[in-house]
Amino acid sequence: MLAEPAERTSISERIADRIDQMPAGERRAAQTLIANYPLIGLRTVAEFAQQAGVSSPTILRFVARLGFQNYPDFQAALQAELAAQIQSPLSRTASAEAVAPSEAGRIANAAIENIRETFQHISEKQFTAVSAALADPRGKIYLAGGRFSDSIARYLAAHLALIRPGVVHLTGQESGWHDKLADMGRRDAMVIFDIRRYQAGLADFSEKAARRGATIILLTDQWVSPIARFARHVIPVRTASPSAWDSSAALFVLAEALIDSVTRARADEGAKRMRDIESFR
Amino acid sequence: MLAEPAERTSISERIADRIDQMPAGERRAAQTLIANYPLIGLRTVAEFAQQAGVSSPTILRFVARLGFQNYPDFQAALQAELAAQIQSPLSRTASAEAVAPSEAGRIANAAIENIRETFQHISEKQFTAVSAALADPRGKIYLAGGRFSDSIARYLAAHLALIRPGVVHLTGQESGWHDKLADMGRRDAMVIFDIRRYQAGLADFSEKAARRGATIILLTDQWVSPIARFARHVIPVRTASPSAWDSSAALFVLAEALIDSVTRARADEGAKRMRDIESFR
DNA sequence: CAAAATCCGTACCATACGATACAGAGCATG
DNA sequence: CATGCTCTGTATCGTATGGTACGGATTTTG
Repeated sequence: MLAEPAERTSISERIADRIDQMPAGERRAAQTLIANYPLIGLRTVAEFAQQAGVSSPTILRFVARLGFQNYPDFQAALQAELAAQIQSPLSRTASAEAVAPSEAGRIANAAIENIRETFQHISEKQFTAVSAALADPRGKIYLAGGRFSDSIARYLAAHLALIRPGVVHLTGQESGWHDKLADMGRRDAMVIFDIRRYQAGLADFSEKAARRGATIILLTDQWVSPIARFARHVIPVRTASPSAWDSSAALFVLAEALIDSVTRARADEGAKRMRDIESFR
Repeated sequence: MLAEPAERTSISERIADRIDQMPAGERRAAQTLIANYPLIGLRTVAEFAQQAGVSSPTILRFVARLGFQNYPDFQAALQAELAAQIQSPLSRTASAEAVAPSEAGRIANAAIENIRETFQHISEKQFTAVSAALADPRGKIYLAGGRFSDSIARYLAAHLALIRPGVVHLTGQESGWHDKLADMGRRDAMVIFDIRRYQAGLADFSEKAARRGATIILLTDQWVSPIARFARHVIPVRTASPSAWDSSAALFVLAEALIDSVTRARADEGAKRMRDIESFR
């Protein structure tokens, strides 16, 4: 993690605030900094001074007036701003073609398109309803997935288990799952990851869970698994990819979005629980 | 002829060109610079060295190998690149805001940015080298990951197992992993997913696997797991997210890109193998 | 217009920083 | 297993850099 800037306002704002009350020499320093923002501030005091046409001490008095203890502190603050700016969407290339068209880049661009497309069409109500269901600590949460998507179910389960009690990931052989059916009831939720080719066993199990009264939450692809028939909530994601395999990237990000949402919903209880769990390690 | 001009190519390209021929320590420096490009290079040698986990002279040798006379020259070149990047019209125009700013959309946008950023900095050579190692059917492939990233390891393993023989996912308790060490040899590859907080057990196991002669492939975050010390290949990904949790979306897409690449490399044998497997179901 | 206050640059100092010599560790090679 | 080579860290040095005291220049004010 980067260090936090000392103050909440950006340096350029701070300059704008005080530039009127500055003496002439320091004002020249301020103007040249703004004109070459922020890189001139990362160079040495002498270079900055020469560029501004003033002497080194004037530069140092200038940064002192801005509230910095010394010149390195000032530079560190500038770098922190730069880091934030570079990482923000503002600075990166604007076109949709985000990544160079290398071999790997094609896959990345497809994933980006899938994520974009998926989240543009996600129903906010649907999403918050699912999040609320997952955040409700009264019932249990069961998770299961297909041959590949089960990994994402596991990823979601690993996080949920830290946030709340009663998280069960049904892994391995389907034969063992049926034992859990007896425990399921109206208060419980069952999260199914199912993208094509849909596995018959998953559908069977989902139907039985639905009959037990569990709330079925289905995360599936744009073709929509037949399990939707039994599901209370269905969220489809896009999986198109220029590859022999479909891409589950959007599904993965959806899982992360749910994790974030549930974490916020259970901010207080969840934080305490995570502290407890950490203390046991 | 004087020394090479070295002006035209960007520094990141120059690194990608020569990273293969670098010794371990300098490669580590190169990786951390790419992962935190370019700001870590603007800090002092000592800070750069500490971040990379090497000593100051190694950093200086690294920049010397890139063709710079001294460290300030190197920093000046980085700043010149940054200046060009910041002032270019690209950076001012807001990138197509991918998704509406809903609650879930914030997570999606962060994931997109991470993927974009990650794949822009991935070295093509490094990527193809990893892909080749994973496609080589003579050795075995072992995969392992941390508490959360292990799900992605599993995802990769599930696909690789369809494409080629000899894929082993080390899951569950670490205690059981050590039994596999006896089987590891020079021909084998070990894929480690390790994002912070780095688990000590993973590092221990990786070191032992490296001593057995296995090729360590490390997929880690931008802070670079200490396992990089033992790794033959290191690919860092971005994990920044406006959430209580880091995002592994870029790591996931990287896994998918590798799956695609290995699939292409083994197009004929892999297709036959998949037909066989399907016929058994 | 004189006196005072403020501002600014020259000269100098302390130190943090980059650079280098050297020896030990690690690794490949025969 | 021995030998040579490459790589890497420790210790040290010279210097460039940030910092400061002080006197002259400039502006302000009565």
